[in-house]
Amino acid sequence: MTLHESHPQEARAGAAASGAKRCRLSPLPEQGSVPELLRLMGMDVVPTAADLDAISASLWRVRRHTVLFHEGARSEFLYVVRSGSLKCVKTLEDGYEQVLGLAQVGELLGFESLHGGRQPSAAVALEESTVYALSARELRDPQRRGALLDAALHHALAEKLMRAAETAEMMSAVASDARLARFLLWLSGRMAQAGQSRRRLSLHMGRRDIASLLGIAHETVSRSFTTLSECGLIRVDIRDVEILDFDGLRERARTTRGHPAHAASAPARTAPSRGRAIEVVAPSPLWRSRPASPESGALAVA
Amino acid sequence: MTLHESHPQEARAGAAASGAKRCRLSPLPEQGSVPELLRLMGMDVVPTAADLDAISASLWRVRRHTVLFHEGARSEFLYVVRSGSLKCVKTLEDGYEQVLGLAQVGELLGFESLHGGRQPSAAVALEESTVYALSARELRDPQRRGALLDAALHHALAEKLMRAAETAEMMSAVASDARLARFLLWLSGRMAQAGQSRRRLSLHMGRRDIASLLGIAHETVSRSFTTLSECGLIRVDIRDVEILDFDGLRERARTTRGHPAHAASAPARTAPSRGRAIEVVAPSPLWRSRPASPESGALAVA
DNA sequence: CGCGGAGTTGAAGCGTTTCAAACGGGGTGG
DNA sequence: CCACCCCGTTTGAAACGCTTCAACTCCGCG
Repeated sequence: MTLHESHPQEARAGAAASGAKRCRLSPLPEQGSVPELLRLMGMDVVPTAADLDAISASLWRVRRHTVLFHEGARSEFLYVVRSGSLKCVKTLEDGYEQVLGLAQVGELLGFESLHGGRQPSAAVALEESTVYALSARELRDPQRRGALLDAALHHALAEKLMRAAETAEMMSAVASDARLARFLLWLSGRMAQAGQSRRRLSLHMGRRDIASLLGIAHETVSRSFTTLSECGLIRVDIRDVEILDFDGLRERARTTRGHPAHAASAPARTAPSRGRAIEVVAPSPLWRSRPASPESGALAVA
Repeated sequence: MTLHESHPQEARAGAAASGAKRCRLSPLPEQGSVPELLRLMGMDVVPTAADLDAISASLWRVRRHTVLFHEGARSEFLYVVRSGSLKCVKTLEDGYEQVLGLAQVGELLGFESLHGGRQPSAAVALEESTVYALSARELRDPQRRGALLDAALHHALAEKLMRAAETAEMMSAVASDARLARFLLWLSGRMAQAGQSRRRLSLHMGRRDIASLLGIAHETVSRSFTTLSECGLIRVDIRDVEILDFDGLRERARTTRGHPAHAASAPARTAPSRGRAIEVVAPSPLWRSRPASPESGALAVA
């Protein structure tokens, strides 16, 4: 408990897990399983019996609008979203809630606190969700987590880092219309990746949260919604959006803070900076820990 | 060059490394070493002989304005910044260069491509830098990387994820002055963490890059610099900045997109959303992979 | 039934963007 | 060695777009 900002009740969340009221409701359509967990994390292979034995996970249920962990907390778990979606929010000193990103099916949550650090943001469920919880203690030990879970963890971490780049790209647009368009297209892509419809989106979040995520005022979000709607690009019903014209929406999303007008006009010169061209590094090892390293040819393997 | 989707010559960067012109210049003040690598990654412990033997790394030199890897590339290396600093840039379709973040001493670079994916952004050196390069092939194998490197990797990854949250926080300010102030304070903190002066900063990047990182026009960056300078908060000499008044700068950085005026006026109510209060999850395991899991009391260990 | 929150829309103010121009430095080439 | 040019930086001025404040509707909930 305690801690910096103090969220006493949450610090005990791990211990509370022992309370274990089983299957509080909703008899799950499919029971949780380690193979499913691994598939969520991006591993296509079927685990061996040894893998199954090595990995221990529990399935938690996170109700709408409840927090999985608080900002500043030290959770003893790493979470993998199994269903639903969560938002990562950081509460700034003046009480403003900055939404840093969304965690959808298959995404990692809470890794930051595993090495002894604290959660940089809280995780709040946007809808009824379920997550797998992996014990940090076991995860920290390379022995206990098998090679398969290890690979899955790396895969999921790499994906998480890519997400950060994607959200940053959303903010690089100037116009608010473009930001919203990018957000919708991004969400659409994520839905498609999860095997759901890429046309019909359920936002599961209010205008305020979208505004925070996109870095604009919530009134502006509302206006941008109607603008895109009036252009016939989307159909909006509060928190349900249908994309009518993908190409048109992509067109709207194109605007950046670069050369304002002529978007695709000057593809001639490869790099914006021309004179002192950026060159690829010719890696020249100044030092190497092992005198004779494996043959370089092997490195070309994909 | 070319490509959007493929970077043929860069894909061979690993092979080029075998060219190995040793110590092209600058006899390094201190030779590279595995202990140093581990320290950079946040491990304080002294490695055992076994650890030293298990880990293989090479030290590369990255010249100013040269790229370590391209966007979309599949590097076979994971990099750890040893000295200097790099920027991560994503080139959008219209040629606009979006700066996603900075990688300073001790930070990880290129992890995204390890699991078989592609780099979401390119890495370009802002100054003369050196990086440790770890072979992805060896890194992927939990056996070959020892427990120590494993822990170091996790630690560094967790830090990297925290950085993403920090940069997002920089963008949450409305006013451009506030964004620049946050950027400078953030940079100052990073410098202090690296053991350097937190007062005197070398930006090593042009206004254009700063503007891209902060999401504003580069002219506005220039104006904000002079504004902060005229207020006596900083002293600016193109790319060298001296912070004169930390508290004043922090004051300037406080402005957010929240309740505009009364920043610290209403600390009464804990959470902004009140009515249907956000509650902590009472984790109720719906399923658990191992029938009888270790006692919950053990989970309380820190 | 009334309250409060969420969403929408309007109007005004202002900050940022954008277009321009000028300055200065650093590099290249004559 | 000097001139020139290119580029980064700074500053100005105008226009646009967003933020902000405000009013209003709709809806769920006590």
